[in-house]
Amino acid sequence: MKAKQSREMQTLVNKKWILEKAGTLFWQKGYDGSSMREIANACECRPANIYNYFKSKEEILYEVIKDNTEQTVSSVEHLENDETTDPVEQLKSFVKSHFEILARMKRSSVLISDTALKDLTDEHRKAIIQLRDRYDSIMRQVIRRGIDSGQFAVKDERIVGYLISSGILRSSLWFSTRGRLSTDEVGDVMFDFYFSGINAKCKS
Amino acid sequence: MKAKQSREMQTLVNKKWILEKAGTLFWQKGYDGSSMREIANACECRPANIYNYFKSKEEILYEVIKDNTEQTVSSVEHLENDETTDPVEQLKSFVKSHFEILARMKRSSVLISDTALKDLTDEHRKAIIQLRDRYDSIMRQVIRRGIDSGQFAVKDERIVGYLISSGILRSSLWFSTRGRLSTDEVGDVMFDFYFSGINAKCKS
DNA sequence: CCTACCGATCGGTAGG
DNA sequence: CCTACCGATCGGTAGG
Repeated sequence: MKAKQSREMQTLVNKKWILEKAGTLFWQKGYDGSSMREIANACECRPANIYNYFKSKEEILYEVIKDNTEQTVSSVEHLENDETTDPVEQLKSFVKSHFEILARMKRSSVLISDTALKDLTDEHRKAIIQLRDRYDSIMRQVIRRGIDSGQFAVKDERIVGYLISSGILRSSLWFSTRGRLSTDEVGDVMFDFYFSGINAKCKS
Repeated sequence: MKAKQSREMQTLVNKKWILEKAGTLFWQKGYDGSSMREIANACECRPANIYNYFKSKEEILYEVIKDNTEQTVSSVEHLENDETTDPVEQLKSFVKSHFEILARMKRSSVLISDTALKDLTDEHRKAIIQLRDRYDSIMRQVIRRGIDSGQFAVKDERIVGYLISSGILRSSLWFSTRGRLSTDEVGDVMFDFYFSGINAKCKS
């Protein structure tokens, strides 16, 4: 009984280990550019061993992207049905939460979630797109609440939503935790810029 | 004499043709995911023919990315040394010019310029990064002029520059010329949002 | 967790 | 001596 639990635990640990190493490799060399031999080397094992934990290379990619996207969604899902908090605070929370989780993931598998969607099976790709739709929906809910309260004014909610999430996401290309500004400071700059962009007081 | 000119002309036409087809393929399947056989198929020729125009697959990628980046830079370089035009108009011109050229390139080789930098030789990668630095520099000049004139107020020029260019660039993932809004209308929404974001009048 | 392989396909080049 | 292109194949490596 205990031995069985311990074995299952070890399996999970090994899976995590492989996903982390593979994610870094995918980020550095792309999905097609990373071979199972390279992943095995990074994991300090043989290629064949990987197949004890994953059915295919595609499944590893799926788990990497899914984990990544789920973390992103869960960083903002506390806003999903929040109809009481001030919409300005909600926007601040949204921007800073997503950016913070992104900064924590760092140097690994962030933009892979964009560019390697094409390498997923139809089923897996649909599952990821569903997660993203939920993220986009929460974003638009926050904007909608600010419009309803008269605090936000936008020409097009959908486009503004895309512009905000694009800026946050692509920060993984230029932001470093060892840079000039802290994660919190950069998050503040982002929020300030984006809030001004939709502040109803600026539109009259 | 005339025959030689015609031959050189044909070479240029064929190179353009290959670059266009390869660019589309790279966008759809990635660089590593596209084989020379597939590129040849798309070009309606044999793989070996491609080598009459390009030394290697990497050189094709380089030309695709270079062409793409050069188009982007030239869409905004009229602002490089413009110290007379109103900075607000300069921002509008920057945002709309870049977005328009992006919308015209469409469904081909736009985000490849990001993700396939790793597949270039060191020399080629440096050349592309130099072009990008020039784009970023022009962006910051425009912001700087607005700050000097008192029309813009930003917490951090560099970050705001990245946020703006990120939103424009990633539009290639969601914008379609056959969508709800025209290229010009979407460009206006973008400019309105970004100008409000840095409008000095909103910051007091 | 390993060695030993498979069918196929990779980027690139041979002679004619 | 050039180009554009053929069928076949080079040395290596892919996922499994």
